[in-house]
Amino acid sequence: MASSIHDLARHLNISIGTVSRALNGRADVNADTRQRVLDAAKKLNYSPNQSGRSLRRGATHSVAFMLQPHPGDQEYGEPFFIPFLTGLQAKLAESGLDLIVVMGAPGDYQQERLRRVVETRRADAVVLAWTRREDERIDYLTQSGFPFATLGRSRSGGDSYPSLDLDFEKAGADAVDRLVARGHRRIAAIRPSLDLNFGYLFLAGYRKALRRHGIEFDPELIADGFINEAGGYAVTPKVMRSKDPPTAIIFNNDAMALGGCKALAETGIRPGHDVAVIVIVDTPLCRYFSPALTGFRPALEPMGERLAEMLLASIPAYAGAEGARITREVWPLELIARDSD
Amino acid sequence: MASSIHDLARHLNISIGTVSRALNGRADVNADTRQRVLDAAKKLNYSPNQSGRSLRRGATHSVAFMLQPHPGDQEYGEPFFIPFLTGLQAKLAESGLDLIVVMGAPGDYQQERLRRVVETRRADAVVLAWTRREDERIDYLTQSGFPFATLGRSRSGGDSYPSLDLDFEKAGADAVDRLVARGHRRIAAIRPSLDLNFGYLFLAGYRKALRRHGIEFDPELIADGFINEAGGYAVTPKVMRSKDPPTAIIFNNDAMALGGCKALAETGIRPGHDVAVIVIVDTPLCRYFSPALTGFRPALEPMGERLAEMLLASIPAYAGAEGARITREVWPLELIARDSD
DNA sequence: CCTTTTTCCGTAAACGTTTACGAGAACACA
DNA sequence: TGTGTTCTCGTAAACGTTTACGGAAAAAGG
Repeated sequence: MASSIHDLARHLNISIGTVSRALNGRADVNADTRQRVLDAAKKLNYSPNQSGRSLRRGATHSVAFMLQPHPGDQEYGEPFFIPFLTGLQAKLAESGLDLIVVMGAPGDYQQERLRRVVETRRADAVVLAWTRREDERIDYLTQSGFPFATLGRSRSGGDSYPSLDLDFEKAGADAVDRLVARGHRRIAAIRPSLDLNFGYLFLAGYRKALRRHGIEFDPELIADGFINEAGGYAVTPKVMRSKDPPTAIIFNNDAMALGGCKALAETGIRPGHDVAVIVIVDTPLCRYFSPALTGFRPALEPMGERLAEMLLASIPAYAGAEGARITREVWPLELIARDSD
Repeated sequence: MASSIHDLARHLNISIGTVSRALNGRADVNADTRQRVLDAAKKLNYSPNQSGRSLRRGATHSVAFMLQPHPGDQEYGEPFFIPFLTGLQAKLAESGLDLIVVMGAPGDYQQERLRRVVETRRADAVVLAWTRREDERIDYLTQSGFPFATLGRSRSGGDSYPSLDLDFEKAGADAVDRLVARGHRRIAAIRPSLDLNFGYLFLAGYRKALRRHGIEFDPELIADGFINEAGGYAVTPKVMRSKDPPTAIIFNNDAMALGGCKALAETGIRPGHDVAVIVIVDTPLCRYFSPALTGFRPALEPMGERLAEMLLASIPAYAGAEGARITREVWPLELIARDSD
């Protein structure tokens, strides 16, 4: 079915070596024969067998992104990553690299699957997301010397890998600042229940800002839940049951906010009127919700592009003349004021 | 770095052939040596090189899912697929197959990328989604004899491939029936602007039901937009500007409905009160929106599992004793009544 | 016309597997 | 002892590439 380099060679009556050189744009092949090879390749619909090429070159020319749904996320997944992946793939494609997304089962953090990708050399590098504060995946990768980059920070692995993150700490603080400026002093925070680093950073910023404003931290105003509508719905009533209920709530993401607002509405509390609402990771959903939710919007596609650049720059084989360099960036999160606070 | 089968052989002082046979569970190897090989493999942390294995076996043991954002979908993507992919990957894993997701740029329907996957033998089969009524990807695949299955139907390719789809036609009709029973006669329909087959099927059911109820079809009540919040927001005012405005709107999916409701609210029309709203493809978002949206909920994860089964059953190498069979299924879409109609 | 350089191409090895084939050893059976 | 069978294993080819090496032919230089 698929034509090989041998077919081409036979068809043109030249050796496979020459065909390969012509195809790969090497200098030591006559301009005329090169053209004939190229024509024949098009005519016979030839494209190189990926396995053969990878085997010989010792590289797969692809990058793997490890994707897994969260626990508690049986129904619908996280749309967050699609634009990120779009940017990532676009930039990788410029260097001739393919992006493959490796799926896992919900909730498993893919240590096993990651091993398989690395050990069977399915990809030349991997990109990790949902970084945890201490992340065994990162430990494994640094220790095995496999190239990788992360969307999100972690304390694991030191400075040995490129990472790109959003400034959740500042966003948490900014949200508090804004709410305090509008007269709130009882401010709740709803976080993901997992040990995800951005949940930690967000809370750190939140606490720091509270302290700055001389407001005492109240554990009753903090709640953790699944990162989806159901999580927000389940957990929001908890903070409202405080002896001194909050007048404002900061949600870690849009889906949790949606569920939380539903829970509020069901007890007759109007989000945006009776209780102010701010969302840390904003999506179009926030914009079209009623009331439109104030939030911090990340530039996901540019982030994908940038992380691709950073990853490539960290790999000697792809880094340019100035050699491999590891960079870590934290991007600002800009507040977009709407109607909910 | 990575140990090869040669390392194992050298370490054990036996031939690579024996090592391979031991690892692959062939009969003609002494139980004792097999155990020694297995132990050594674990100790040296051996796992077979994927490229070498694929090259020799002529199979990659992986299935590719082609994913691309829609045009107009710059910001956030379609969460629809995550649970589907979860089911797909789980079932494939049972047969030792990996699922890889191949990303494309927004809007391109991946004809080129699909070619690459097929021609470079990156996967043994592919799964397509967002099938169009006439789909050149399907033409290409059937013609090239490459194994594939589709989520969604198409008129292309005949009965040569397994497909799994939802009964959008019935859902469209059911939605109309329900609205007519509640006294509506001016019913609008908002569809995706692309030539996606489910948009067509939905409208076919809609028109059939209208006819059954003796209601004349009015093109002014039909509008097409991007499959996201912005699309619904942009396009809903159009149908409302009809001389005889609709008293009910059927949206093709949740994101469009969200945008549409926003547009309604901005002109003082309360969705669920002044205008009834039904969503064809329901998500948790519908459940947590206010008002909670009536809609039809698909069982995405089971669909993923089932399509994996169907795909494998259609490939001789994976089909069981009874041989390869091609099946096509259309699953019912069950209406879940909530507060919006 | 001879030497040197350049241009172009063929040969063959290598990447890491799997597997068809055959052969030696052990064993059974007569 | 001779023959056949069964276990086990080594040998080597093959999958489709890329590339180091060398050599023939052509061109350049004298």
